[in-house]
Amino acid sequence: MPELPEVETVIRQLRPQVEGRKFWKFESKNASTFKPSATVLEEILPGKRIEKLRRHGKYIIFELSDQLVMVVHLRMTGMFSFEEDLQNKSFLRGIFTFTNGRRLMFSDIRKFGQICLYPRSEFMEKTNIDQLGFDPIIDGIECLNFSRGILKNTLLNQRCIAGIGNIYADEICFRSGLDPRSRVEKLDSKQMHRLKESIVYCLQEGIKHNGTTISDFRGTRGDSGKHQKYLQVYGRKDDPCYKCGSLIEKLRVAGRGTYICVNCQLLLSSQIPASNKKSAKSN
DNA sequence: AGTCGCCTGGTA
DNA sequence: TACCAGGCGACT
Repeated sequence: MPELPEVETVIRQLRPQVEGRKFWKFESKNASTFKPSATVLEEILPGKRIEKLRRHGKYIIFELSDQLVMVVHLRMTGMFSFEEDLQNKSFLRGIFTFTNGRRLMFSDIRKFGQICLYPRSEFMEKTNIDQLGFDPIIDGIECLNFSRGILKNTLLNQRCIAGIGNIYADEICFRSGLDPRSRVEKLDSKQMHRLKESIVYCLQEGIKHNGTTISDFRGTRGDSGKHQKYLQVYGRKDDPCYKCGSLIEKLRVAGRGTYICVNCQLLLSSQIPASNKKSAKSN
């Protein structure tokens, strides 16, 4: 569920509540959520202070005292909320109690979410954060120029750019005027520029609206995002394109449900035989 | 690059 | 009942 804008929303809501706070106690309600183990978190966390909360792509990074780092990935349905705002206790997977008595709850319907605690020297490799590409909002976009292959795969590839997921990938393609099945190596410099602009724009719009709530995403106070109201293509199968009026289609690209306006989005496909193709049609 | 598995719930 | 879902890693 959560992509970069949703994770950024969570961070912004969480930061003033947790930075500088000290853990009093941690309780696991689902062992598989925690690495290296729930027991390690229960034994190590008490007494540790949260010095800084930050993000890389879809990962939430708690920098703790004593050279420790706690890394959280929400995956599809992971969610933080404070005790007083927790709607449904059925999917509670962990409880973080601070020395001031407040309790931060981690819920996760599907149990894909991961919370890891490691020494600073190990957390990058243990959580695969060392393999992530640049975060397009924090670091800018560095690695698209030399990419090859299907556009949507590239956008979803966290090692290329960290933070884009299925919703924003489709929105970015629409804004770029590019069919997600296009080959990245076929983009000319103008199209590449437009694509980069769209990545930053779409993600920033998502952040501005506190994320997209299709069904599950909630902020730390149980609040829905607003960006679903601004989506141009995602989830709009058979609805008219806001630009041209033709109906939005749903396809499967990169193994994911994919929404496009075939009229507005240009397909830059690979030319099958290079031999008898005289016309170097760039479109 | 595509498919499966991890889980659970919502919807057709 | 079957299929789908904001993710991602392992495998083919």
